[in-house]
Amino acid sequence: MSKGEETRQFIIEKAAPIFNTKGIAATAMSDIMEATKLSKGSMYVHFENKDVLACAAVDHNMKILNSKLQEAMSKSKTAKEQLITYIDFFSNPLNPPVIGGCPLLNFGTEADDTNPIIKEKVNHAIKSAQRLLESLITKGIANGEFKPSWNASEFATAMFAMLEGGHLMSRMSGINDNMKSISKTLKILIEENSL
Amino acid sequence: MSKGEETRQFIIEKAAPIFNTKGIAATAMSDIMEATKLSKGSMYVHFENKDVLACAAVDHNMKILNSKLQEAMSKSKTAKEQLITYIDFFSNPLNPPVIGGCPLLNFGTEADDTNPIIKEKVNHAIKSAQRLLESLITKGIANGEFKPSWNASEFATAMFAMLEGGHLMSRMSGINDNMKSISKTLKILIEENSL
DNA sequence: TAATTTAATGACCGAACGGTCATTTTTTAA
DNA sequence: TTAAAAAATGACCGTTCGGTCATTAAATTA
Repeated sequence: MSKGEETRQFIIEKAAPIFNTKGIAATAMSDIMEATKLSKGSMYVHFENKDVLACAAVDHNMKILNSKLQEAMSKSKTAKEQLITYIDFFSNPLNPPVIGGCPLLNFGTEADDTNPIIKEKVNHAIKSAQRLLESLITKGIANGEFKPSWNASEFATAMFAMLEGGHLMSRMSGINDNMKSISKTLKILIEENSL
Repeated sequence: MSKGEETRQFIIEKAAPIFNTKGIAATAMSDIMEATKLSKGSMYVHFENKDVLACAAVDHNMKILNSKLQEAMSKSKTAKEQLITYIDFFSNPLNPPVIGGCPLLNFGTEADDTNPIIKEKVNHAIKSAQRLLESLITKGIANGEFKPSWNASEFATAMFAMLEGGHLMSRMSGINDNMKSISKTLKILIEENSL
C-alpha cells in the first residue's frame, strides 16, 4: 500500500465514527482535520470534496459492522444458533458494534430526503441483511431445524425491523430494557417455529 | 390570538415539515425565511435562536402526528379494532401522516449524540406510544377480547419497534412491500392472541 | 384618535463553512 | 543518488451561516 493509499485509509478510519455520531451535515471538515491531525490541503489530496469523504465513511462503517457480524456468526453452526447469534450481536445498542450506533439507521434517516446516493447504499445494505436472514431460515427449514410452514421472508423482514426499532428505542431511553424485550420476543418466535 | 402569536404559529407550521424533511443541521434560517416570506429580523422577534425554533418544530410535528392518530383511532371501538387502526395509520411510510416521515425516527437519530433536549422529547413520545399500545392490550384482555396470557408490555414494545423499523425499510426502498409484510405479521400476532 | 407597545424590515456583522493553490516536503522509481 | 512524482502544508478565497440592531410600520390600548 502506497503512502497515499495509507493516508486515505487513515482519514476514512478517523472520519467514519465522527460522521456516524454527529451526522454528515453536522460534521465539518475541520472535525476530521482535528481527528487526523492533518492539514486541510491534505484532505483534499485524497478526497475531491466532503461528499466523497462522507460516502467513503458510510461504506467503511457498514464494512466494519459487517465484518464484525461475520466474525461473530462464523462461530455458530446451525441455522438456529446463527439466528440467535445475529440477535445477540445487535442486542446492546448502548455499546454498539460501531461507534455512533447503527449506520443504517443514522445515515438512512439523514439521507432519506437529501442524499440519494447514500440512501441507495443503505437500501442495498438492508436488502442484504434481509436476504441473509431469509436464507438462514430457509436453510433451517431444509435442515429440519424449523417448521416448513414458517414464512422465511416475512420473519426476516419483521426481525430486521424489530432490531432497528429496538435500537432507536434503547438509544433514546439510554436503557437497554426495550432491546432486551425485543430479543426475548424474537427468540420466543424462533422457538415456536423450531422442531 | 394576538398578531405576534399568530405569526409565531405560522412560522412553526411552515418550519416543521422543512426540519422533518431536511434535518435540523441541514436546515438554514434562510430556508424558513423563504417558506414564510418573512424577513430574518422577524424570525428573531419570535424565536431567540435556531435551536428554539427547531424545538418548537419538533413539538409541532409530534403534535400533528398525534392529533391525526387520535382522530383515526376515535373511529374504532374495541381494543382489537384500535390496534389494527394504529397499524393501518402507520402502514404507508411513503405517504406518511406528517411530511418528511416519522419525526421520532428523524429527530431521534439526529439528536441522539448531539441534542439532549430533543432526544428527551423523542424518548418521552416513544414511552407514550408504548403506554398507549400496552393499555390497549390490557383493556382487550380485561374485555375478554385477548388471551390473558398475552404479554402486553412485550408486544407493545415489539409492535412499536416493528413499525419504526418498517418505516425505515420502506422509505429506503421507496416501495411499500416491507411495511405491508410487517402489517400482516402484526395482524397475525394479534389474531393468534384473540379469543 | 393619540400614545404606546409590538412586529417587521433589511443592512450589517463576525465566524465558520467548503474548497483552492502556490510552495515545500517526502516518496517513489530510475 | 538523483530526478520526477506524489503528498502535505497553511494562507487564502468567496459564500453562507446564525444572529444583531437601528429604523420603520403596524397593532394594541387608553
